[in-house]
Amino acid sequence: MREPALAASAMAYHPFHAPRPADFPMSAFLAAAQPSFFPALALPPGALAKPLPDPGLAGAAAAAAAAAAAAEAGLHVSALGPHPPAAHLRSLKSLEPEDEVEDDPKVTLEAKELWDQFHKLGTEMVITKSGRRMFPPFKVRVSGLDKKAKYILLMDIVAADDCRYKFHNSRWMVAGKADPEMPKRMYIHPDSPATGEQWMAKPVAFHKLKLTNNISDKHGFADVPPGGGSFFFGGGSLHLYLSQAPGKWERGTILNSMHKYQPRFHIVRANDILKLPYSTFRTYVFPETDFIAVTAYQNDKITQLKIDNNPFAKGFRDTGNGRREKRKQLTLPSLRLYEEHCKPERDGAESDASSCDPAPAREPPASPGSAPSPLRLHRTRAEEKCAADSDPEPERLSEERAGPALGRSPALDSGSPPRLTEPERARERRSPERGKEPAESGGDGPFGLRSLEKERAEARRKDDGRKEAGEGKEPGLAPLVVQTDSASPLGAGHLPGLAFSGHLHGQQFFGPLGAGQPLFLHPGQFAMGPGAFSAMGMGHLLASVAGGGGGGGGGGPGTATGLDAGGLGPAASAASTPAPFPFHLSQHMLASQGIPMPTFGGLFPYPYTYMAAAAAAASALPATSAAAAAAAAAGSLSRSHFLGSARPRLRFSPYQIPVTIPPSTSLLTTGLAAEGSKAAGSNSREPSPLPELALRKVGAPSRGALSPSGSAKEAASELQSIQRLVSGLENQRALSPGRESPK
DNA sequence: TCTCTCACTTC
DNA sequence: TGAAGTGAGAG
Repeated sequence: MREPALAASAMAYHPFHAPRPADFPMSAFLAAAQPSFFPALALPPGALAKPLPDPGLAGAAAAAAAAAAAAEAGLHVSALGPHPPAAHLRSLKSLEPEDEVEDDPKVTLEAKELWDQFHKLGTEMVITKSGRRMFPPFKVRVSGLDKKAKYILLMDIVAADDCRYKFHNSRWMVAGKADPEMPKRMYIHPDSPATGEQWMAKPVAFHKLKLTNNISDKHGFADVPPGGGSFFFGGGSLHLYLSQAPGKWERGTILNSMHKYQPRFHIVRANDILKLPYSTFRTYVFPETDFIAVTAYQNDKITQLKIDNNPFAKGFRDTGNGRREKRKQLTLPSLRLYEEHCKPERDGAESDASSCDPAPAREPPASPGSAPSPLRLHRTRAEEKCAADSDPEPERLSEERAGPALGRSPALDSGSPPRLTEPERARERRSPERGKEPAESGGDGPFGLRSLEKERAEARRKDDGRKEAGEGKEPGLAPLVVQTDSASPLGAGHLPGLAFSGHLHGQQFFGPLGAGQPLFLHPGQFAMGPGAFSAMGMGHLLASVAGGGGGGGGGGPGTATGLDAGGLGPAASAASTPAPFPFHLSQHMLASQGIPMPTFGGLFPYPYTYMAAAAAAASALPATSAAAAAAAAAGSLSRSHFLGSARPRLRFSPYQIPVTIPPSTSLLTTGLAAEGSKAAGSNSREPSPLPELALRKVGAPSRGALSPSGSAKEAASELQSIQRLVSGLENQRALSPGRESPK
């Protein structure tokens, strides 16, 4: 092994792993933690967020060019490739995941009825600079885990399609192509890792996860409030950010306003986060949890639903004495009269209702049981629209999305929780345009009627709720439908990490190294809760880094508190630099994990930035690069592989590198083809040629896309950057006394 | 569209 | 008691 490989091997060491390997000098570690380190490898996400020219020959050519450039430059970047060298693997032996998964996890979405209600209207989630929680909260119940085994539970939110939306005429409709994706993060449940028994004991809530649109830095570094920090982990990042409130660690996932997203839940059987990259991810998607991110609510019905169900919005309820009502009373005499008329009844009806309780199910006809999931259905079409033409097509999408609800009369009307005054309020506070919304004006009757209807609806919705729960919804289990048909939105290339099966309801998707079924669902970036740190014994490292001062800054006293649960020591608290402190971990991890976010038609999330670099590096590996190039030339290996698989389970290893395919490609067919083509698949523990291929396709080509005429040059330049970085690390390592290069 | 402040709520 | 989470509404 060449020296560089050793260096890279050291880099592969996870900064949060304790104890720090002898061959990984803290100086190098700190260097890696320097904010400047990461950017050096990064490309502007926007640049990468472009469709790949062609996953086939073009990719191969670009990869070849990169390889040539690398060779010419004499760069020692092989170790930065996607596959850890054998020695490296040996050194990480202890990090290998459990061998076979003997458990059979089942995941159920909590408050499904509530989600369903929102889903029918096209759920909106407010995103703010400081971050907003999801509502309804994403909460799942897990069963079937090995009680003794430890698991890491994660969640991420990925783009559901590559469209941008607008709310027009009370409907959500496609408004064009999606903006470049924001840096993606994976949120590791703060209790991770914990035993199966612990996870199964109670619902697993991800309510701490916050949604934000706050990225002040395109590289994803500054997207944290003052005092925040990011941990780059394996090419992605272990992203944490500190809220401005000392002592509070918060996690944020960056979303684009007016874009649709799909939360995903992952179960990883691993007792250490270090094993994450080598472990099998089982991913669960609940179609009813998709939503459109907004900075301000668009759909009054959603607003009202939230107000009615979110405890924190109680002040806005009709029954409350919140400002909203008070204001109204001051400004709207007619409403005041109306409310006086309704109040007693409303009070009676709601006084006891827990705001957290699932709201009544609504509009039976729109129930998922009777029709394809709106999400699935519409997404496919929307996708077509997006791909072909971003011209909005007013009716279709929203109809599909909202089902009968928006199509004819407001769902709220016939079904349920619409509050009596909602329409009036809407008119009052919304622009004239909104007031004209057909659905609203058509559906809302006179006060009296509304009132009566509401009563009926109240009664009805209970029934419906029961029915829904008991009938078409597979009560209790497997709420998610993932299907094999290409109509599946997730399968249509938008949520590449998923495998779809007609009978696989909301069940897991394994990404497969061995099976050769890459599950491209693993974001390379993670956000973690404090608990996770402690559990993983990373506290001391954080402290070290922070204390080391170098790149560190962890954020002040708050840091300590925040990580406190995480065992962050005094050292960390001592570091009060508010600057972000990215930790660069390992290129190969990056390669494997960094790609995974869904990339629509080549819209690469941040991690791809790394990939580009890694890809170039990978090309320096003669053996693998050749194979990769060949594979790339062969074409269509794509992230849709998983789709082609009818097998209910796909073993997924984050080391798999996804490849993008033209948006128009049929996932199903591509997947099938791909499956065949990669039949020679590798074992999940071994480096597979696929990653290389992926790297080329994802990395090199994208570079090519950036600068079609100078991809080789760029690659060379990129590689030189890498070389500088690597040599920098090497130097630091060399300077570090008492450190022997592992051989 | 987005950001900020506000009054209100929960915890 | 106060931090934090809400939507409204102004700008």
